[in-house]
Amino acid sequence: MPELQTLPSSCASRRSDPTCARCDARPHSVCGALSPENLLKLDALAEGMTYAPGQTLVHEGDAADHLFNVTSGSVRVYKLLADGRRQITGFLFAGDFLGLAAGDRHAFTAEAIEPSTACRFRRGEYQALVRETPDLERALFARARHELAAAQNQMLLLGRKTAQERIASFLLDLPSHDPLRDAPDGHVRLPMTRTEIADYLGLTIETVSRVLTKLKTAGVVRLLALNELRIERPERLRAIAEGEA
Amino acid sequence: MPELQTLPSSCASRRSDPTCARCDARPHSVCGALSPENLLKLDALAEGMTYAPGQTLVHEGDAADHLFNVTSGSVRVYKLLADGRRQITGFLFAGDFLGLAAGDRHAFTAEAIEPSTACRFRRGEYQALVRETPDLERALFARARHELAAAQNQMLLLGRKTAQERIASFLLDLPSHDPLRDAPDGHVRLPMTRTEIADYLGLTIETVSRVLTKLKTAGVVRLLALNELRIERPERLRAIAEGEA
DNA sequence: CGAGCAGTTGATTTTTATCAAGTAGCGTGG
DNA sequence: CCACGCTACTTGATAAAAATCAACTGCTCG
Repeated sequence: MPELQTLPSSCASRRSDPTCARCDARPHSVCGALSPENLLKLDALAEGMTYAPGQTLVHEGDAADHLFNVTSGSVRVYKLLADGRRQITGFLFAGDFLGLAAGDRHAFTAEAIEPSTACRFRRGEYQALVRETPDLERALFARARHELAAAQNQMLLLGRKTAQERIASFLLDLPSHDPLRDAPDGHVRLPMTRTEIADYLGLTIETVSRVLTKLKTAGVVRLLALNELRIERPERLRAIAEGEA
Repeated sequence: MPELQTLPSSCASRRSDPTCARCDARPHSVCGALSPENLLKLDALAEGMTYAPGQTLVHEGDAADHLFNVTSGSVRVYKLLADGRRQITGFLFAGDFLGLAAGDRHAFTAEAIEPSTACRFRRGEYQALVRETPDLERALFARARHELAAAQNQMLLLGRKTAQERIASFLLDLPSHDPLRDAPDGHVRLPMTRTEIADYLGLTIETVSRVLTKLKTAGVVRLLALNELRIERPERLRAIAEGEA
């Protein structure tokens, strides 16, 4: 599709470039479900955005003027309590959609963890396109249902799992979300800090550190670097995650 | 609409009876968004079901052959760990839809708490109707987005709130879901047991009991009966729920 | 090279869970 | 109609898990 390459560097047009090839290959990518024709329409609405680490995509309480499709990097989505306690409700990677839960205002803050890119859409325009593109609406709905199921799993984790079980579940889940998982073996990239892992799992940074050390000592995982580890005994980790240990 | 009354006693046809008037009046009811014509189509697919307390609507792991619309009573939705630990992910009341998160198999169990009724739909038939009824699809999507936002709030609660804050949040949220809230003042009906509240909030039954006693002693709530209380100082309860105390 | 930040490790405290012993309300059957 | 027994709930004592407080390590980047 040579004509696509002349389009602005937005989401749909990147189908042929390596970064978005990954994105489109992911089962939950919204773009993946669209016909070339509808991709072009989507593309016409997209505005390519670049975010430095720590930069804000949306802020809790802001009017939900825009929706996003993350195309590279990683994003943290969180909610705060008045005194600063933070709950990270999810991490977004290439292909993930931001704004499914949105009403008139965003109920969460989203910030880039790494240098990241996203396609930004004006909400009104996007919704108009969605209305006349059943494929797109269906893809978004499917995505929402998937996220709902994931949210229920996270409730089980936060409400009933021990620290060890939470970490184990997290390490097993993460690769399935992060598209930068080229190595099909047990390699897990951790683009987020220990603090972010803690705020995602409802723990403190010290507990996360201690549990990782324990898993390392037990030979279940190997820490290759601060932000990269290898799962040495996946079956063991799976047993821990499900509370069978 | 006299002709509606001759239809089988399913969801849509109950629009004119008192129970479903309540259901339809609720902002999140799926039926509420439909035209009379589409309501009739929905009605044709619905099978009226009655459930005794403890009876199962769907079981975790079962093929998701059916979807449900609760029309009266209350339902608990939960997930289990291997050793029996339970996380209730939500309570359903009249008007609530069951099965939004469903893939091919249900990822949760749903059981009636009180005597309850629901409209049951065959999944395939329902999906076919959804596909040709954009209004219905949109209503379901809106419902899914709403549930997603609620799930994120619950993650904040489970991951970062204290026992007191969880109970306070729960007491404030509950009336907005339960349609049997005729009294507009601070009356809250608790159709679920303490154990179920505990399993919803990630606590134990003892902690739930202690916190309720403490709130009672502090004059924030008054226990009218085991399953009914009145919020005496809503502003205080709101402050506790948000961690400002 | 050194300052600063992220992470680790250790000691102690706190919160909530667990274990244990009542109490109250409710339905059943005498 | 009342007594019994069940279940749900409450309350108290103790234990455990994780949080907090504190010190230290090591890496990264000016």
